[in-house]
Amino acid sequence: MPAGLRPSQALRLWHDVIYDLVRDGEQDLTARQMAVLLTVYLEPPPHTVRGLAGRLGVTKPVVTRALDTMGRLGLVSRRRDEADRRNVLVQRTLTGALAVERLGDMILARHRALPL
Amino acid sequence: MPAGLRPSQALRLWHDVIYDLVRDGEQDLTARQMAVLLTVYLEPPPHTVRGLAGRLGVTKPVVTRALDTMGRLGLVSRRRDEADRRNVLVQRTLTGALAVERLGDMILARHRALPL
DNA sequence: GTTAAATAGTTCGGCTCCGAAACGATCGCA
DNA sequence: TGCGATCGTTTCGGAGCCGAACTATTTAAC
Repeated sequence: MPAGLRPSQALRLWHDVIYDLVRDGEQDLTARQMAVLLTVYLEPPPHTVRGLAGRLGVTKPVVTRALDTMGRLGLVSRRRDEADRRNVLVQRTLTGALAVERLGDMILARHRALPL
Repeated sequence: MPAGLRPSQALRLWHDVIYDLVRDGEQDLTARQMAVLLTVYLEPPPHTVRGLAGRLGVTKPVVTRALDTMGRLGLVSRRRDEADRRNVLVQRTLTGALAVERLGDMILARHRALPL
């Protein structure tokens, strides 16, 4: 477990990262879209539409549309599951991995810069 | 400065909190709206529309609409600046303070629960 | 082989958000 | 007093997201 973070520091960290995301302007992902993105990149595969929808407590169309949007942005891709062709497997991409890594760097930088 | 946070932990923390926000369902604030909200509650007053827009790098209508939405939710309120009646001062509310505090608790809980 | 269940995608009307531009109210200054 | 500048809001057309219901494809059960 990491060392303690005080309440004011937690909110400050959240504010600072959100601030960076808004100022950068590139990140116009919805909270739900970001939840899908991070789940795909942090949780072990395979990821299906239904699995993601159930895990996040949202409807299937939400996941489908999130994958559409993020697919257009190159952040994820889709592939038919050949073992069970009803399933669609969500796959990571190089662009997506870089975007997630950049987000991680942003969080770390803001965390390091937190005031005492 | 807080003790080190490793990259995987930073992303895991972000994912977990976003996950909570999505699952709770109550928090349908845009990134921009949340940026406005946290700025109002973490930065010292006074806060004007123009000031918030400039600070966050967004247009004025974005701030006006964010204040409309969050005002409807009771998270902030507006008051005319009597010293310069062109200005609108954004004010904190009890509901908003509680919502921000709840977000802070959420972040802290997820931070404490981070794996080594 | 036929039928029921499961999966992802699509359609529908409705709502919110977007940026640019225009607007009304207010102030500062000559 | 007038007039340009400043501030917040509103309007406009366009775009994206929403949930509910429906469709198409594939699998499993019998």
